[in-house]
Amino acid sequence: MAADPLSLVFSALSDPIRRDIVARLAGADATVNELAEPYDVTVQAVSKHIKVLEDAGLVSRSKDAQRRPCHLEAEVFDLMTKWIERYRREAEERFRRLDALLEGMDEQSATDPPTKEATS
Amino acid sequence: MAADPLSLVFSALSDPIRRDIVARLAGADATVNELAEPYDVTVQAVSKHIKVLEDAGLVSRSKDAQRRPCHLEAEVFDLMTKWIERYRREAEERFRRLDALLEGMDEQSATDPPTKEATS
DNA sequence: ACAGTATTCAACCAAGCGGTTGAACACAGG
DNA sequence: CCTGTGTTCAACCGCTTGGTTGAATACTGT
Repeated sequence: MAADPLSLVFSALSDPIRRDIVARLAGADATVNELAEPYDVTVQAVSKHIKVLEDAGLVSRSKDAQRRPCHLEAEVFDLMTKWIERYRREAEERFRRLDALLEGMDEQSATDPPTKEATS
Repeated sequence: MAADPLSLVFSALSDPIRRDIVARLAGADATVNELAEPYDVTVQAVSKHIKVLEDAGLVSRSKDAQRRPCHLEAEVFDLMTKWIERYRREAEERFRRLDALLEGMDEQSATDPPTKEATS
């Protein structure tokens, strides 16, 4: 239990119903019953889905009589985008260097001999 | 089977080991054995992890003798970032409008009456 | 041809997940 | 004080998942 936040968020968004719920909450807050209406699963199942989103920090809930309106917490998105962008950038830079290396290869082939780790 | 691409990618990245593999592949291509070395699970388990990443389109593999080097395919990241950014933006715009509404409330309160669905 | 190395396949297991039904809880309003 | 509404809890079910072990496959180099 108590997996790391990143795992929780990615896992929460790996389900189509949960992604759809997030999509709809981006437009407006909604109650469990409202959220459950479009899907042909029971309201209990949707309640569980919302709990998963809540545990991941993606939604928060307030109390309004017996209703428990859901509200999207978009800040957690940053967690993901930061992770993704970090490695995307890293990979892209590696491509860039690889391209540069390949480009230099037909101009000269002995000025920079392949002695790995020359400088101690 | 054959879940939608977005679910596959989010699901693939919901595991810490798989995220770590992606992180390392962002720096350099690597073989299954190299990738498996740091973790205290069997190489078969890592092989399965890589298969999940492959099915999600996150890694591709080439053949080099008996080795099957893994290469990160960073383009799929775009799928996620586009999805995330769409709803993040939507949510942020909603906040913006809400703020504007709240700000306007102490200036006037009847120029735009709340008659929902007036046009039939 | 053979021995070693890299990887995957197959069968299995425990735990988790998405779903169900049925009961319980919480609150509002006549 | 009930009845209805909204939501959750609890137990259960079938399937998937992450892990294991053991065997099979694929290729290399001597």
